[in-house]
Amino acid sequence: MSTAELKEAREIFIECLKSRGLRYTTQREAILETFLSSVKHLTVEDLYNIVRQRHVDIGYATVHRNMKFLVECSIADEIKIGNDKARFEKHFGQDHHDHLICLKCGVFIEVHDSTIEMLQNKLAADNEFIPQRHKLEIYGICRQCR
Amino acid sequence: MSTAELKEAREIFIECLKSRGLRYTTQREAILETFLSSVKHLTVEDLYNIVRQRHVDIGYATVHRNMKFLVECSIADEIKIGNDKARFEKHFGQDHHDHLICLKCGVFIEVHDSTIEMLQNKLAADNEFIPQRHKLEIYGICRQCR
DNA sequence: ATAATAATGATAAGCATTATCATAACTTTA
DNA sequence: TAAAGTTATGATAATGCTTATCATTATTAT
Ligand SMILES: [Mn+2]
Ligand SMILES: [Mn+2]
Ligand SMILES: [Zn+2]
Ligand SMILES: [Zn+2]
Repeated sequence: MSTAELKEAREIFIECLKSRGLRYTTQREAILETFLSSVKHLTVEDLYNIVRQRHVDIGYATVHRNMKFLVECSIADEIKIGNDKARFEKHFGQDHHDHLICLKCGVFIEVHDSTIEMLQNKLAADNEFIPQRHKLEIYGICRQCR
Repeated sequence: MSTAELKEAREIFIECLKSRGLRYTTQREAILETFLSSVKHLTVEDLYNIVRQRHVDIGYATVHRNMKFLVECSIADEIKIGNDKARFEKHFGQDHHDHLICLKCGVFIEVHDSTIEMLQNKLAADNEFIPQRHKLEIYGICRQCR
Protein backbone atom coordinates (compact mmCIF):
# COMPACT_ATOMS: atom_id res chain seq x y z
CA MET A 1 0.00 0.00 0.00
CA SER A 2 1.45 3.34 -1.06
CA THR A 3 1.72 6.38 1.19
CA ALA A 4 -0.97 8.12 -0.84
CA GLU A 5 -3.36 5.22 -0.46
CA LEU A 6 -2.71 5.06 3.24
CA LYS A 7 -3.40 8.76 3.51
CA GLU A 8 -6.66 8.37 1.62
CA ALA A 9 -7.77 5.43 3.72
CA ARG A 10 -7.02 7.36 6.85
CA GLU A 11 -9.16 10.22 5.61
CA ILE A 12 -12.05 7.90 4.85
CA PHE A 13 -11.69 6.38 8.29
CA ILE A 14 -11.60 9.71 10.04
CA GLU A 15 -14.60 10.91 8.05
CA CYS A 16 -16.53 7.75 8.90
CA LEU A 17 -15.67 8.20 12.57
CA LYS A 18 -16.57 11.86 12.57
CA SER A 19 -19.96 11.19 10.99
CA ARG A 20 -20.78 9.10 14.04
CA GLY A 21 -19.27 11.35 16.66
CA LEU A 22 -16.34 9.00 17.25
CA ARG A 23 -12.68 9.77 17.80
CA TYR A 24 -9.49 8.98 15.93
CA THR A 25 -7.32 7.50 18.67
CA THR A 26 -3.73 6.31 18.63
CA GLN A 27 -5.04 2.74 18.88
CA ARG A 28 -7.26 3.23 15.86
CA GLU A 29 -4.39 4.69 13.91
CA ALA A 30 -2.13 1.79 14.84
CA ILE A 31 -4.79 -0.74 13.86
CA LEU A 32 -5.54 0.97 10.56
CA GLU A 33 -1.88 1.23 9.61
CA THR A 34 -1.11 -2.32 10.63
CA PHE A 35 -4.05 -3.62 8.66
CA LEU A 36 -3.17 -1.64 5.54
CA SER A 37 0.51 -2.49 5.58
CA SER A 38 0.21 -6.21 6.33
CA VAL A 39 -0.37 -9.09 3.98
CA LYS A 40 -3.97 -9.98 3.26
CA HIS A 41 -6.38 -12.37 4.89
CA LEU A 42 -5.15 -12.07 8.47
CA THR A 43 -7.24 -12.83 11.54
CA VAL A 44 -7.88 -10.46 14.46
CA GLU A 45 -5.34 -12.47 16.40
CA ASP A 46 -2.73 -12.06 13.66
CA LEU A 47 -3.33 -8.33 13.54
CA TYR A 48 -3.35 -8.09 17.33
CA ASN A 49 0.09 -9.68 17.48
CA ILE A 50 1.46 -7.32 14.86
CA VAL A 51 -0.03 -4.18 16.40
CA ARG A 52 1.40 -5.15 19.78
CA GLN A 53 4.91 -4.89 18.41
CA ARG A 54 4.39 -1.16 18.21
CA HIS A 55 1.67 -0.65 20.76
CA VAL A 56 2.45 -3.04 23.59
CA ASP A 57 -0.59 -2.48 25.77
CA ILE A 58 -3.31 -2.63 23.15
CA GLY A 59 -6.16 -5.00 23.95
CA TYR A 60 -7.51 -7.80 21.83
CA ALA A 61 -11.02 -6.41 22.20
CA THR A 62 -9.89 -3.08 20.80
CA VAL A 63 -8.43 -4.70 17.72
CA HIS A 64 -11.52 -6.84 17.24
CA ARG A 65 -13.89 -3.93 17.74
CA ASN A 66 -12.08 -1.72 15.31
CA MET A 67 -11.65 -4.34 12.61
CA LYS A 68 -15.42 -4.68 12.69
CA PHE A 69 -15.62 -0.94 12.46
CA LEU A 70 -13.29 -0.82 9.46
CA VAL A 71 -15.72 -3.18 7.76
CA GLU A 72 -18.57 -0.82 8.53
CA CYS A 73 -16.55 2.01 7.02
CA SER A 74 -16.00 -0.08 3.88
CA ILE A 75 -12.25 -0.04 4.41
CA ALA A 76 -12.07 -3.75 5.17
CA ASP A 77 -13.95 -6.87 4.11
CA GLU A 78 -14.48 -9.77 6.43
CA ILE A 79 -13.97 -13.29 5.10
CA LYS A 80 -15.55 -16.11 7.02
CA ILE A 81 -14.84 -19.73 6.09
CA GLY A 82 -16.78 -22.41 7.93
CA ASN A 83 -16.06 -22.17 11.65
CA ASP A 84 -12.62 -20.66 11.20
CA LYS A 85 -11.66 -17.30 12.62
CA ALA A 86 -12.73 -14.36 10.51
CA ARG A 87 -10.09 -12.92 8.21
CA PHE A 88 -9.83 -9.42 6.82
CA GLU A 89 -8.73 -7.86 3.60
CA LYS A 90 -8.73 -4.39 2.15
CA HIS A 91 -11.96 -3.27 0.52
CA PHE A 92 -11.26 0.35 -0.22
CA GLY A 93 -9.39 0.85 -3.46
CA GLN A 94 -9.45 -2.82 -4.33
CA ASP A 95 -11.49 -4.48 -7.04
CA HIS A 96 -14.00 -7.09 -6.11
CA HIS A 97 -12.65 -10.60 -6.36
CA ASP A 98 -13.44 -14.15 -5.39
CA HIS A 99 -11.18 -16.79 -3.85
CA LEU A 100 -9.69 -20.15 -4.67
CA ILE A 101 -8.88 -21.64 -1.26
CA CYS A 102 -6.40 -24.47 -0.86
CA LEU A 103 -7.63 -27.22 1.43
CA LYS A 104 -4.06 -28.23 2.28
CA CYS A 105 -2.13 -25.01 2.92
CA GLY A 106 -5.02 -22.56 3.25
CA VAL A 107 -3.68 -20.09 0.69
CA PHE A 108 -6.19 -17.65 -0.81
CA ILE A 109 -5.80 -17.11 -4.55
CA GLU A 110 -7.68 -14.07 -5.78
CA VAL A 111 -9.61 -14.36 -9.02
CA HIS A 112 -12.16 -12.42 -10.98
CA ASP A 113 -14.46 -13.13 -13.89
CA SER A 114 -16.85 -10.43 -14.99
CA THR A 115 -18.95 -12.90 -16.96
CA ILE A 116 -19.61 -14.83 -13.77
CA GLU A 117 -20.58 -11.61 -12.05
CA MET A 118 -22.95 -10.76 -14.84
CA LEU A 119 -24.54 -14.21 -14.81
CA GLN A 120 -24.98 -13.94 -11.05
CA ASN A 121 -26.94 -10.76 -11.54
CA LYS A 122 -29.04 -12.53 -14.14
CA LEU A 123 -29.79 -15.38 -11.72
CA ALA A 124 -30.92 -12.84 -9.17
CA ALA A 125 -33.04 -10.93 -11.67
CA ASP A 126 -34.69 -14.13 -12.89
CA ASN A 127 -35.83 -14.71 -9.33
CA GLU A 128 -36.90 -11.12 -8.70
CA PHE A 129 -34.18 -10.98 -6.10
CA ILE A 130 -32.22 -7.80 -5.37
CA PRO A 131 -28.58 -8.82 -4.89
CA GLN A 132 -26.47 -6.86 -2.44
CA ARG A 133 -23.32 -8.91 -2.16
CA HIS A 134 -22.12 -12.38 -2.89
CA LYS A 135 -19.52 -14.90 -1.98
CA LEU A 136 -17.86 -17.29 -4.39
CA GLU A 137 -15.28 -19.64 -2.97
CA ILE A 138 -13.73 -22.55 -4.78
CA TYR A 139 -12.03 -25.09 -2.55
CA GLY A 140 -9.38 -27.44 -3.84
CA ILE A 141 -5.65 -28.04 -4.11
CA CYS A 142 -3.23 -25.34 -5.15
CA ARG A 143 -0.28 -25.77 -7.47
CA GLN A 144 2.25 -25.92 -4.64
CA CYS A 145 0.34 -28.57 -2.74
CA ARG A 146 -0.25 -30.79 -5.72
CA MET B 1 -39.26 -37.36 -1.13
CA SER B 2 -40.85 -40.48 -2.61
CA THR B 3 -40.91 -43.86 -0.90
CA ALA B 4 -38.51 -45.23 -3.50
CA GLU B 5 -36.03 -42.44 -2.89
CA LEU B 6 -36.25 -42.94 0.84
CA LYS B 7 -35.59 -46.63 0.37
CA GLU B 8 -32.57 -45.91 -1.79
CA ALA B 9 -31.18 -43.38 0.64
CA ARG B 10 -31.61 -45.86 3.46
CA GLU B 11 -29.66 -48.44 1.48
CA ILE B 12 -26.84 -46.02 0.82
CA PHE B 13 -26.76 -45.12 4.48
CA ILE B 14 -26.73 -48.73 5.62
CA GLU B 15 -24.00 -49.54 3.12
CA CYS B 16 -21.93 -46.59 4.29
CA LEU B 17 -22.39 -47.69 7.89
CA LYS B 18 -21.56 -51.27 7.15
CA SER B 19 -18.36 -50.35 5.33
CA ARG B 20 -17.15 -48.82 8.57
CA GLY B 21 -18.40 -51.50 10.92
CA LEU B 22 -21.18 -49.27 12.25
CA ARG B 23 -24.78 -50.15 13.09
CA TYR B 24 -28.12 -49.06 11.76
CA THR B 25 -29.93 -48.09 14.94
CA THR B 26 -33.48 -46.91 15.54
CA GLN B 27 -32.08 -43.44 16.25
CA ARG B 28 -30.23 -43.40 12.96
CA GLU B 29 -33.33 -44.51 11.14
CA ALA B 30 -35.42 -41.82 12.82
CA ILE B 31 -32.85 -39.14 12.00
CA LEU B 32 -32.51 -40.23 8.39
CA GLU B 33 -36.26 -40.34 7.83
CA THR B 34 -36.84 -37.03 9.54
CA PHE B 35 -34.12 -35.39 7.50
CA LEU B 36 -35.37 -36.78 4.22
CA SER B 37 -39.02 -35.98 4.82
CA SER B 38 -38.59 -32.46 6.19
CA VAL B 39 -38.22 -29.20 4.33
CA LYS B 40 -34.71 -28.17 3.38
CA HIS B 41 -32.11 -26.10 5.12
CA LEU B 42 -32.90 -27.04 8.71
CA THR B 43 -30.46 -26.85 11.60
CA VAL B 44 -29.53 -29.68 13.94
CA GLU B 45 -31.80 -28.07 16.50
CA ASP B 46 -34.72 -27.99 14.04
CA LEU B 47 -34.21 -31.64 13.20
CA TYR B 48 -33.75 -32.53 16.85
CA ASN B 49 -37.12 -31.01 17.68
CA ILE B 50 -38.83 -32.88 14.86
CA VAL B 51 -37.22 -36.23 15.64
CA ARG B 52 -38.22 -35.88 19.27
CA GLN B 53 -41.87 -35.92 18.31
CA ARG B 54 -41.45 -39.56 17.41
CA HIS B 55 -38.44 -40.50 19.48
CA VAL B 56 -38.87 -38.64 22.75
CA ASP B 57 -35.62 -39.55 24.42
CA ILE B 58 -33.20 -38.93 21.59
CA GLY B 59 -30.24 -36.71 22.45
CA TYR B 60 -29.08 -33.58 20.72
CA ALA B 61 -25.58 -35.00 20.42
CA THR B 62 -26.91 -38.04 18.61
CA VAL B 63 -28.70 -35.90 16.05
CA HIS B 64 -25.65 -33.71 15.60
CA ARG B 65 -23.29 -36.65 15.30
CA ASN B 66 -25.41 -38.40 12.75
CA MET B 67 -26.10 -35.35 10.61
CA LYS B 68 -22.33 -35.03 10.32
CA PHE B 69 -22.23 -38.67 9.41
CA LEU B 70 -24.89 -38.24 6.74
CA VAL B 71 -22.63 -35.61 5.22
CA GLU B 72 -19.75 -38.09 5.22
CA CYS B 73 -21.98 -40.60 3.48
CA SER B 74 -22.86 -37.98 0.84
CA ILE B 75 -26.52 -38.12 1.79
CA ALA B 76 -26.54 -34.60 3.21
CA ASP B 77 -24.75 -31.34 2.51
CA GLU B 78 -23.90 -28.88 5.23
CA ILE B 79 -24.49 -25.18 4.63
CA LYS B 80 -22.68 -22.75 6.84
CA ILE B 81 -23.46 -19.03 6.68
CA GLY B 82 -21.30 -16.71 8.78
CA ASN B 83 -21.57 -17.65 12.43
CA ASP B 84 -25.06 -19.09 12.12
CA LYS B 85 -25.89 -22.65 12.97
CA ALA B 86 -25.11 -25.12 10.22
CA ARG B 87 -28.02 -26.14 8.03
CA PHE B 88 -28.48 -29.32 6.08
CA GLU B 89 -29.97 -30.30 2.78
CA LYS B 90 -30.17 -33.44 0.75
CA HIS B 91 -27.17 -34.25 -1.43
CA PHE B 92 -28.04 -37.69 -2.69
CA GLY B 93 -30.23 -37.59 -5.79
CA GLN B 94 -30.21 -33.82 -5.96
CA ASP B 95 -28.46 -31.71 -8.54
CA HIS B 96 -25.84 -29.25 -7.44
CA HIS B 97 -27.17 -25.77 -6.91
CA ASP B 98 -26.26 -22.44 -5.42
CA HIS B 99 -28.28 -20.16 -3.18
CA LEU B 100 -29.83 -16.72 -3.18
CA ILE B 101 -30.22 -15.88 0.51
CA CYS B 102 -32.61 -13.21 1.72
CA LEU B 103 -31.11 -10.90 4.31
CA LYS B 104 -34.54 -10.12 5.74
CA CYS B 105 -36.41 -13.41 5.99
CA GLY B 106 -33.55 -15.84 5.54
CA VAL B 107 -35.18 -17.81 2.74
CA PHE B 108 -32.88 -19.91 0.54
CA ILE B 109 -33.71 -19.77 -3.17
CA GLU B 110 -32.02 -22.50 -5.15
CA VAL B 111 -30.47 -21.60 -8.48
CA HIS B 112 -28.19 -23.14 -11.03
CA ASP B 113 -26.24 -21.88 -14.00
CA SER B 114 -24.03 -24.31 -15.87
CA THR B 115 -22.14 -21.49 -17.57
CA ILE B 116 -21.10 -20.18 -14.17
CA GLU B 117 -19.98 -23.65 -13.19
CA MET B 118 -17.94 -23.94 -16.36
CA LEU B 119 -16.33 -20.54 -15.86
CA GLN B 120 -15.46 -21.49 -12.30
CA ASN B 121 -13.59 -24.50 -13.59
CA LYS B 122 -11.80 -22.26 -16.04
CA LEU B 123 -10.74 -19.90 -13.25
CA ALA B 124 -9.34 -22.85 -11.35
CA ALA B 125 -7.55 -24.24 -14.39
CA ASP B 126 -6.02 -20.86 -15.19
CA ASN B 127 -4.46 -20.93 -11.73
CA GLU B 128 -3.37 -24.56 -11.92
CA PHE B 129 -5.78 -25.20 -9.08
CA ILE B 130 -7.67 -28.49 -8.73
CA PRO B 131 -11.20 -27.61 -7.65
CA GLN B 132 -13.04 -30.00 -5.37
CA ARG B 133 -16.13 -28.09 -4.36
CA HIS B 134 -17.37 -24.55 -4.30
CA LYS B 135 -19.82 -22.26 -2.66
CA LEU B 136 -21.72 -19.48 -4.37
CA GLU B 137 -24.08 -17.47 -2.25
CA ILE B 138 -25.82 -14.30 -3.31
CA TYR B 139 -27.22 -12.22 -0.46
CA GLY B 140 -29.97 -9.70 -0.99
CA ILE B 141 -33.69 -9.10 -0.70
CA CYS B 142 -36.25 -11.59 -1.95
CA ARG B 143 -39.46 -10.78 -3.81
CA GLN B 144 -41.66 -11.18 -0.72
CA CYS B 145 -39.49 -8.91 1.41
CA ARG B 146 -39.23 -6.17 -1.17
C1' DA C 1 -11.51 23.39 35.79
C1' DT C 2 -15.65 20.69 35.54
C1' DA C 3 -18.80 17.98 33.36
C1' DA C 4 -19.96 15.13 29.65
C1' DT C 5 -18.83 11.77 26.32
C1' DA C 6 -16.39 8.11 24.19
C1' DA C 7 -12.49 4.53 24.10
C1' DT C 8 -9.94 1.23 26.04
C1' DG C 9 -8.54 -3.17 28.06
C1' DA C 10 -9.59 -6.94 31.03
C1' DT C 11 -12.61 -10.26 31.51
C1' DA C 12 -17.01 -12.54 31.44
C1' DA C 13 -20.81 -14.15 28.72
C1' DG C 14 -22.85 -16.21 24.71
C1' DC C 15 -23.24 -19.51 21.39
C1' DA C 16 -22.31 -23.22 18.18
C1' DT C 17 -19.67 -27.12 17.91
C1' DT C 18 -17.28 -30.97 19.43
C1' DA C 19 -15.24 -34.13 22.99
C1' DT C 20 -15.78 -37.05 26.93
C1' DC C 21 -17.53 -40.76 29.35
C1' DA C 22 -20.64 -43.76 31.94
C1' DT C 23 -24.26 -46.54 30.56
C1' DA C 24 -27.04 -49.08 27.28
C1' DA C 25 -27.59 -51.80 23.20
C1' DC C 26 -26.02 -54.88 20.12
C1' DT C 27 -22.91 -58.57 18.10
C1' DT C 28 -19.76 -62.19 18.37
C1' DT C 29 -17.71 -65.96 20.62
C1' DA C 30 -17.54 -69.85 23.42
C1' DT D 1 -27.53 -68.99 26.27
C1' DA D 2 -23.85 -66.64 28.82
C1' DA D 3 -19.93 -63.93 28.64
C1' DA D 4 -17.02 -60.90 26.33
C1' DG D 5 -16.26 -57.51 23.09
C1' DT D 6 -17.79 -53.65 20.35
C1' DT D 7 -20.38 -49.62 19.18
C1' DA D 8 -24.10 -46.07 20.17
C1' DT D 9 -26.31 -43.15 22.95
C1' DG D 10 -27.39 -39.20 25.89
C1' DA D 11 -25.90 -36.05 29.32
C1' DT D 12 -22.82 -32.84 30.03
C1' DA D 13 -18.32 -30.65 29.87
C1' DA D 14 -14.88 -28.48 27.12
C1' DT D 15 -13.51 -25.74 23.32
C1' DG D 16 -13.08 -21.89 20.36
C1' DC D 17 -14.61 -17.82 18.35
C1' DT D 18 -17.18 -13.78 18.95
C1' DT D 19 -19.36 -10.30 21.45
C1' DA D 20 -20.94 -7.82 25.74
C1' DT D 21 -19.94 -5.66 30.06
C1' DC D 22 -17.90 -2.42 32.89
C1' DA D 23 -14.52 0.09 35.61
C1' DT D 24 -11.02 3.10 34.34
C1' DT D 25 -8.77 6.34 31.27
C1' DA D 26 -8.68 9.75 27.68
C1' DT D 27 -10.71 13.27 25.10
C1' DT D 28 -13.88 17.00 24.18
C1' DA D 29 -17.22 20.55 25.34
C1' DT D 30 -18.87 23.88 28.60
MN1 LIG E 1 -8.83 -11.70 -1.09
MN1 LIG F 1 -30.33 -25.71 -1.15
ZN1 LIG G 1 -1.98 -25.18 -1.04
ZN1 LIG H 1 -37.00 -12.53 2.18
